[in-house]
Amino acid sequence: MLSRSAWRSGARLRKRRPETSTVGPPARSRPTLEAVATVAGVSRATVSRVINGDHRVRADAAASVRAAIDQLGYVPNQAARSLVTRRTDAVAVVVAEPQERVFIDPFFGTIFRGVGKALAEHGLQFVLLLLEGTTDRDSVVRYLAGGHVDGALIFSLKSDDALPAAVTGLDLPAVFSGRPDWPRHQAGDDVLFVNADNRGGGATAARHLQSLGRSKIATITGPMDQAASVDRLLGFRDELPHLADSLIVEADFSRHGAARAMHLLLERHPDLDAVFVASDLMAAAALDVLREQGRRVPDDVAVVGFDGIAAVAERTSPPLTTIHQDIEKMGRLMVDLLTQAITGPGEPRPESITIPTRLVRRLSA
Amino acid sequence: MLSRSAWRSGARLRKRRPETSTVGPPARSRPTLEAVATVAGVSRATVSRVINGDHRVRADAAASVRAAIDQLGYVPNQAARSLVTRRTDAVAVVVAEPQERVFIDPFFGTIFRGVGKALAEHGLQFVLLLLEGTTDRDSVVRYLAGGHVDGALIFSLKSDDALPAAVTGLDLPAVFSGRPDWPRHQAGDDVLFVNADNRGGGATAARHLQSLGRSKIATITGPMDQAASVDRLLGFRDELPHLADSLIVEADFSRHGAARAMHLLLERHPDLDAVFVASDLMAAAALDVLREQGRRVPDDVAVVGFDGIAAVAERTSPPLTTIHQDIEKMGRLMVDLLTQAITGPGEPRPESITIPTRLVRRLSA
DNA sequence: ATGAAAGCGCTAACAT
DNA sequence: ATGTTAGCGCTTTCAT
Repeated sequence: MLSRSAWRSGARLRKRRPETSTVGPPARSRPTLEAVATVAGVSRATVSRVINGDHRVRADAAASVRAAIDQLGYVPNQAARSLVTRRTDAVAVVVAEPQERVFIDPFFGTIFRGVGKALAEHGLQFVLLLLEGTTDRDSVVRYLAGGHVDGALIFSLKSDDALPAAVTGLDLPAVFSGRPDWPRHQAGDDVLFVNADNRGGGATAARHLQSLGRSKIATITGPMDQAASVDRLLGFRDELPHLADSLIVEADFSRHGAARAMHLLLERHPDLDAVFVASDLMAAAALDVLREQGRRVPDDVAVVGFDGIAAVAERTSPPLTTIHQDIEKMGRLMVDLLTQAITGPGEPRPESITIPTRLVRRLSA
Repeated sequence: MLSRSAWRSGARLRKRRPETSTVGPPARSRPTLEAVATVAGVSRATVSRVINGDHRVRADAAASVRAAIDQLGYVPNQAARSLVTRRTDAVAVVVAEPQERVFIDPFFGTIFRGVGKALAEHGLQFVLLLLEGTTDRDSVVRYLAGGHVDGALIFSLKSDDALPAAVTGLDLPAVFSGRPDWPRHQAGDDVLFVNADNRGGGATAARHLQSLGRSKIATITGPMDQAASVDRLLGFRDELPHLADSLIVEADFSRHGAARAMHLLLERHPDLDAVFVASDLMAAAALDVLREQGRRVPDDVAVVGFDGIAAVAERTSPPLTTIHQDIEKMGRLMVDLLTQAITGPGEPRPESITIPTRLVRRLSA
């Protein structure tokens, strides 16, 4: 829900330019369509046609319009345009995660590359909205509702986040990263998402470790308030139904948290011979701890990660065996879904997508 | 220069909603001011006043307006508003760097935290624009020129980037990160920037290493097409005027590049006893190489980094002695400058800022 | 304190 | 092929 006073967007910053300019360059206000039309000796409509690629314009008229545009340095006013077209050609990418994670976990860098490329292909501007505190949610919802963008891609992993519900109530095309599991979500809700087969991936990890003959298998999970973490653990347990609770330690997708979890596991079970870690970044940290504690990988302890980001998995020592999901592709798919949703009713409604995961074997397991 | 056809922003995505709704929820178009006014039984002007915090409205009128707003779920259309106010209450943060760097080097995460907080305090929306290839420059310039934002913060470290010149030609308030050194820049240009005293920091590093009694001092620099890298080296040489070229290796601010540079230095000068590395991230990589090559730090080789990001410098082994710049503060200062510039002519013109750097001693030197 | 009315700069019928 | 015209949703004089 939008807090009422939130509209007053704080200090009004720009003072109106005094008509009688004081000092400095006389605030040449940007040229308008009208100005271009006058210079080119045609009507506004013709200029508009040239700008928007309407071919029903005589070549010489078009040429003089273009000349006028260049001469004046004219750039269309987007506010005016989108007021009538109801389109902005921009898409918001909303990330409701602490900045620490966004700028450190390569997951985001990778998926944004996919998103960015796909958006560019569609001629859409990539607008990234970062949320710092809880306060920001209002301001972002206002931004989205205010018509700045044609649609939104939402990255909000915590189940109890208020943002998803706020966004779905907005009548703005939106696609989520990961399966929805926030409180007010109903199975029937027509929420679009792109998900990886986290459960299947967790199961694959467990089977692989078992096939290696490991018997004391532990796992370091992500935060249990995120669907992806829950699903990975669920799949893992599908194959290891008798897994003791003491072999499961929850961490927070950070290096630091994973290191702590690894220490804890080693303390509890000095004889463990395998660990499934819910992200590559955390697996890298676990490897460091294992080495430091004198365990050889994979001889003493086999390690399987999750993500399959080459930049991370190939550079650990030993290189990391991991459950791979095509993250960049997930980004592209989110954009595909969104553009279909924007195209709107009348077209067949696009469907959410779950992409497969697969084991990529390197040396750690 | 804006390529002419660039305005045609690609596929027109949204088909106009058929007035005669087909299936699904009838595309309830967003309520307008007019609708709120009707429900509240007042005029548009009064509703507008309530929304914008104008106090010259009777309490009961204001109350019924607010009730109508809640009932209808009304949110102002920003395009319409900014068409008349000529303000958007949004600021673009433009990053002309490869995404790899943005999402890995903690410099960006840190400075964005400062920027984000300061913008929020001013009631301004943070809009991050990421540039992938060169193609994107047009699209970003169009976005900035199109009136989507009130100002821009530009992070573009490469000297030969076309973006800064394009932006300064735009009559849009802008503040740059780092001193300007792009080709068309003239000393007289009134470009606003926030810079760290990179040259002073480089000199401090050199003096510190000398004070430790080191005599074979090398350096791993950042890319020489970036002012910050050049300045750090300049300062370093100020104190070490006879530094041999073979003791200088250029890297690219990446871990990988720094590791390669460190190997190269060790090969050339197995007897080196100190290294100044132009970023903490690179210094961390250099430490790894040194350890791996059997050098003790700081006993055999002293290492000084640059940035002073605690999250990096405190977690290396040994913890990193580094030249500290208050990155988060730089972010805040950029916003301060920008808001002053947006306030516009009439006010005293703000001045660019260079913040000091200082040595923070830990164990590596 | 409130309403009427005039635009902001643009696109999209509708004429011609 | 081109011009005329009517808005898009809002803020802001100017009256009252």
